[in-house]
Amino acid sequence: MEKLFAYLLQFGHVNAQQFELIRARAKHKKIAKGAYFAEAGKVSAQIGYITDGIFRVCYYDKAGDSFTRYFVYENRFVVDVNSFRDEIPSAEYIEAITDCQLLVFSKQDFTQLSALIPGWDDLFVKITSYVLENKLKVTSNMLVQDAQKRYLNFLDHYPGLANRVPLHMLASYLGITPSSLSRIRKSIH
Amino acid sequence: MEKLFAYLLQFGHVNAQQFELIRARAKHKKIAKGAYFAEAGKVSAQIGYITDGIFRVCYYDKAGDSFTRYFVYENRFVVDVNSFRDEIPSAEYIEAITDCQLLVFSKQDFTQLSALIPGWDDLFVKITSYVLENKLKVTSNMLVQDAQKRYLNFLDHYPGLANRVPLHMLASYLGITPSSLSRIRKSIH
DNA sequence: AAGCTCAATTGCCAAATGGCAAGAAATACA
DNA sequence: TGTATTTCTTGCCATTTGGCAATTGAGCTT
Repeated sequence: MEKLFAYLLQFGHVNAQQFELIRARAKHKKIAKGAYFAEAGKVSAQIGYITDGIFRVCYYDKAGDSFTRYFVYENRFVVDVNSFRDEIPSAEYIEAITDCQLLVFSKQDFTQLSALIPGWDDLFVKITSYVLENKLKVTSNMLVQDAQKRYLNFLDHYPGLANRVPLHMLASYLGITPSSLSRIRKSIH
Repeated sequence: MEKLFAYLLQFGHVNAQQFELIRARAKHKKIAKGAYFAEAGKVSAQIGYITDGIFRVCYYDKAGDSFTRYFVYENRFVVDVNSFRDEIPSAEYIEAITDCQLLVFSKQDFTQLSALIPGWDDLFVKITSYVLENKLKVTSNMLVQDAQKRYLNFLDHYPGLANRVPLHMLASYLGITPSSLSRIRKSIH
């Protein structure tokens, strides 16, 4: 919970009294490895702050093969923004790739906090656009790099994460085949 | 101006009286081909709605080579969201790649509209997150496709645009070399 | 501990893409 | 209009990456 508060403070001001309003509404939730926090076609009713574990945001093609758009891990929010905000069906899956623990807020709790905490909405707008712009930047940078550079950048940008996610998921995130990633790893030692 | 109103109505409700408040603050602006609407290191003081022309959002590497992150064209907003909102230096360039015409709103005008029009901020949050999520989806899809598929998808998704932007800029957007794009075009006829 | 299942590695070869450079075409400019 | 400059095309070849399949390895279950 303290980590969540520290995270929020990076984006705006929240005082002690307001933290209590937040604390009172946060619910602990566990999601087992392989289960989903959100599913395509369903409305995301909760926003989560990850206290432990890793999720991936992914989608499936007609053949049933999955593609990883990105990973979300400890001390970050995880949510399908448009689905949660407008209560419309989500377009993607959010899958726990390890056992995960979250603090979750229901849509109702979130709306209450909007009403009770001036600047609450602004805070989330800031977080959302900052995070999205950043992801877009990272992804579009990847497009102009070869496979090895993408992997080295990933190691740099997300230290330790490469060893916590299955190779084939990381490969699909990087836009290469599992074989290629395996060879790249070998070539780096 | 009417197109701007129609665009806004896609994301929320705005009434006739409110349109007049918007109309009163919109300024016409022309930007010549090759000039910038925003530059890295400078605060973006305006948000623009493109009535004519094409921009590209791009960055430069140490060697001075430019890379196109994406194109923005008629009937869309163009802005560095984080720079405009928080009045911080922009991280990228927004370059006119044709002569362009815009309706622009200064930060001050925009803030006034926030105060005068209930839901104005919500409207822009919606537009921003919708557009960003979409761009992220398109870009991350590109990563797992080969060059030809990326180009065909581009033709599909942005009809006519391929003929209005220089080949080398489109190539850097697609993450391939100008030579490769030229060959792909040839192979398609 | 044995067997099952799925993930990861590796070899072989084909296909895709890049690098470089020369020539052609388009565009800008005087 | 002619010339200069930039962009685009193309050929040649090297490098990267993918496809497929066999093998190895790791994790689970019994």
